Amino acid sequence: MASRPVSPNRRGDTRERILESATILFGTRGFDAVSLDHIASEVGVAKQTLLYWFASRDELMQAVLANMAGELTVVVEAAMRAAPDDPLDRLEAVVHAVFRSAVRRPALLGLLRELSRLPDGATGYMTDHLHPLVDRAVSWMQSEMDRGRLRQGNPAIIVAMVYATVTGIATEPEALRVVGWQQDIAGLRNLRHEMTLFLRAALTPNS
Amino acid sequence: MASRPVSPNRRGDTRERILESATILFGTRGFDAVSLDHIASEVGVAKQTLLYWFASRDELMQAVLANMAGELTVVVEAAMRAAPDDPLDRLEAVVHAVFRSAVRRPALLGLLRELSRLPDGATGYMTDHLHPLVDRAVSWMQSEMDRGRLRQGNPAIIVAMVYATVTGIATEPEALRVVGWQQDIAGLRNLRHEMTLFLRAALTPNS
DNA sequence: ACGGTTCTCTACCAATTGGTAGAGAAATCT
DNA sequence: AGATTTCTCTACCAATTGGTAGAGAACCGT
Repeated sequence: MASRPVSPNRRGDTRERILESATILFGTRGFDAVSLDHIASEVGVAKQTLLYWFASRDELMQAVLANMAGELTVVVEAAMRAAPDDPLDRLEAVVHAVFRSAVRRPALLGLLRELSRLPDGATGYMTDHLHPLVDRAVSWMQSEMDRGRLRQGNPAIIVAMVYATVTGIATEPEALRVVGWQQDIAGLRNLRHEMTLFLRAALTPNS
Repeated sequence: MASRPVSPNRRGDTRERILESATILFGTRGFDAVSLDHIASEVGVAKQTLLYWFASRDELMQAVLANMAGELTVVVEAAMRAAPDDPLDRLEAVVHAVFRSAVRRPALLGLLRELSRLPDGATGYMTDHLHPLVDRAVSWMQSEMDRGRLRQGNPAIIVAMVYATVTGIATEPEALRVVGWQQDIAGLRNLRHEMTLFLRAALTPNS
């Protein structure tokens, strides 16, 4: 009746706006905590518009995950390409890139952590999607260990541990607040600095 | 009508059974994913029995969290008391204890991670509950750094990072499966071993 | 001008949610 | 034995969930 916002599809970006809001909400509050109505009201659109663009809630989740995997892959690969040859420097560069990206967009790593809550099917899809990236990381680490430029160990588990450290720190501000950390610019720089030293110490060759 | 299981309160442990199931379900699937009906059917009891023992869902969540904080405190303090004096050995002992406890009861650390998803009020309560433990860990680490028996750094952030590493590894089997890790007894021992070496390397004094 | 496609809407639906009301067994107290 | 308290139940409720049906704007090529 009369007042409607000029045009229903002003820029044709409805789908992307939905995807963006869904990424943020799913990533920060978890899949189960966010309803379609919730996302719809965030985007400023009716729930049925969501269901027009994504046939079901499940499909929306898949799209959000695929999107996240894509973004993350781009970030990591760009950092890898630009990084120096020394493995510790290179690792630092990648961690910095991921960390920066996580600060700017907390939902990214939050989504990754949501994977463990998903039914097995969806998990399989995602792990397939991220497998190439992970495999390359593991075999790179293996070869650097062989050359004596990283501490010896099980490269697969060490990759997982570096991931756990970075993701845990980036997605659990609560844990940091409990130890009295301040979330300001200085605090962030300090955090990044400590994380770098921590990982370097953990991975520097023994002798 | 006739068949009822003999007595409604056979051992008076209904409350504890509810608490136990709720801990497992909340901890492994997340607070938002688990309904009262769900828990009730797991316990084998009517939903209203839950609401008799715990006035509301919220109260049940609080009880589960308090319970978890208690268990965790016991585990950590027992390990601390029994541990040797050398800080790296001591840290290893605590990490082992927590890790063992997490393997036996995956919900424990899962609940801890759920904190970041809770409304601020509940978080405050829990962080208060865990604060003494954390404060002691931080000041212990500080004093060991001062004595030159641990790598120098910001003790608060380093405590958070150790926590993130252990918790991340313990609560995200997905991440490990992606890197090809096998979840069997040998795999677990291997994982614990690598984690020990990783943390030792990260915290050993520089020179 | 117009018929079709694209896009968003209002109006519903059955199922599930946390929670209330109150009945009725079993155990305990007197 | 009878009364009371403790404990669990069935039956319901309003609100919210993911999803369907279908109407109607705006744009498109002709």
